[in-house]
Amino acid sequence: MSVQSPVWRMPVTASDRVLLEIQRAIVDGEIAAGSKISEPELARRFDLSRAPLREALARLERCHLIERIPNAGARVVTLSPEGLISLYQLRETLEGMACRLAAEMMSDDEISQVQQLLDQHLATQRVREGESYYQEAGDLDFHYRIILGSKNPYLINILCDELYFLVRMYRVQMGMNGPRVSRAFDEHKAIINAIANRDGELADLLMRRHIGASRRNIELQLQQDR
Amino acid sequence: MSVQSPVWRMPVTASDRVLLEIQRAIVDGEIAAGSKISEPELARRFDLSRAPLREALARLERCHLIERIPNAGARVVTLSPEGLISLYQLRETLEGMACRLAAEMMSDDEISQVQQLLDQHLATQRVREGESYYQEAGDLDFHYRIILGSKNPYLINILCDELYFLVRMYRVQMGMNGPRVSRAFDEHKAIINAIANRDGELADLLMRRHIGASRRNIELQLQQDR
DNA sequence: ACGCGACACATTGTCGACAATACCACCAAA
DNA sequence: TTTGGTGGTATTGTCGACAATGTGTCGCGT
Repeated sequence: MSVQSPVWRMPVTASDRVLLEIQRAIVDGEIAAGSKISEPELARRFDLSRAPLREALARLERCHLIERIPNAGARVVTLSPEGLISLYQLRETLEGMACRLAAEMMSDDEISQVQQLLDQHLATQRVREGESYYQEAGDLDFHYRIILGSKNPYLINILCDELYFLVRMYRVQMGMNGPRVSRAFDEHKAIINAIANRDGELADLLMRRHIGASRRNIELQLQQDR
Repeated sequence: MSVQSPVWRMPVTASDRVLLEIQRAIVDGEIAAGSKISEPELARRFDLSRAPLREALARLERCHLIERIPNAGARVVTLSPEGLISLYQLRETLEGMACRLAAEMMSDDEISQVQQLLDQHLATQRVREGESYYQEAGDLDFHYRIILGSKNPYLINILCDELYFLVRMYRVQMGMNGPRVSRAFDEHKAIINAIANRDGELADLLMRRHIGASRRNIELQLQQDR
């Protein structure tokens, strides 16, 4: 059995390529949240016909970046505090589950690779203090490894394909460069340690706390903004 | 915010209608698991062009009923013990989460409606002893109510749109008419009671056990078959 | 006999045009 | 003024044909 990722794959077809471009544009806010999507306009902009474009739109809907209504068109999703809470609630549960599974499924080798990764991040973090891009990339990388470590294809699909871009969109458009950078590294370290000790229950708990803290951090920032 | 269901909606477009037909055909095994999907053939069979058919295929991929490889075509998924375990692992976690949320989100009215529903099922169950169709429909209905009760749109989307048909496919094609019928009703009752008592933690636990028992039941049946 | 490459076929991806539907502005009547 | 209907316009859904890609077969060389 293999539930491989149709959202992230080597872009071989025209629809693959345009999908990546539109995804980036939406995540970065270049195509505004809540704005209407015009198929003819996008087709002109990316210089292809509507057929592959619609294929791409179908996959954008799959990762919750747009919403379509039959015969009426598509809109970019609108970000909202409730949406963010729902999303992070789900992440807490799912990534917690991933930790529990990873603790029994990851090989010793895979685990030590993640540990190496963290040390590496810690080093570069000291150098590039406060630079949020690397933090985000590093953070996502860490979470990715754990998720893949669960070896559950459906879980992987949901987290890496369907929710990933939406999470990024919230982060980017709400300017997630918060002061949680250093604390997050410690939490990551604790999580991978629990996994190394094959303590799935603890890893689950720590991950849920980790994401919960991240959520509260964002909510705080959200309150400040208004 | 509204993450509404693009998989289950009033069939307004041709692609909607053919989607429902193919879904049913796959779930019922009429289109064999693992078999290749030929776009021209299906287009002839359902008497429409490939454009709406491909739209339907995209959504079938979304609910994990088919797998597509670029430039090479689509196949119906193959059922496997590992796949089933992964699927039920996920259900345990997700429906457990749904219970936890439902315990704090469902209105008293909604809860008592589910309780009524169960009493109703119990009555019809006594009459139609062992008839599996009603059991399945009733079981799904119960789970649905709980999931919707969570009020988390992403969670609802995953369970009701993306995993629902696959679960049904496993059930149908493995002939799930097991002797768990009566026990399941008791477990349902206990779950809704916990929710009525606003004890999310307990409801979570009970649901995970409920699904875990169901999974073990299926695994048993799977072993017997070979 | 076996492996490898070229060819032909079938299938998927893409295109442009047409049909069906929804949106919007305008007008008429209450 | 507001409400309801009506027409024009733009957008989406669908179609058939063509291009690009993969698959299987046949023949050739070793």
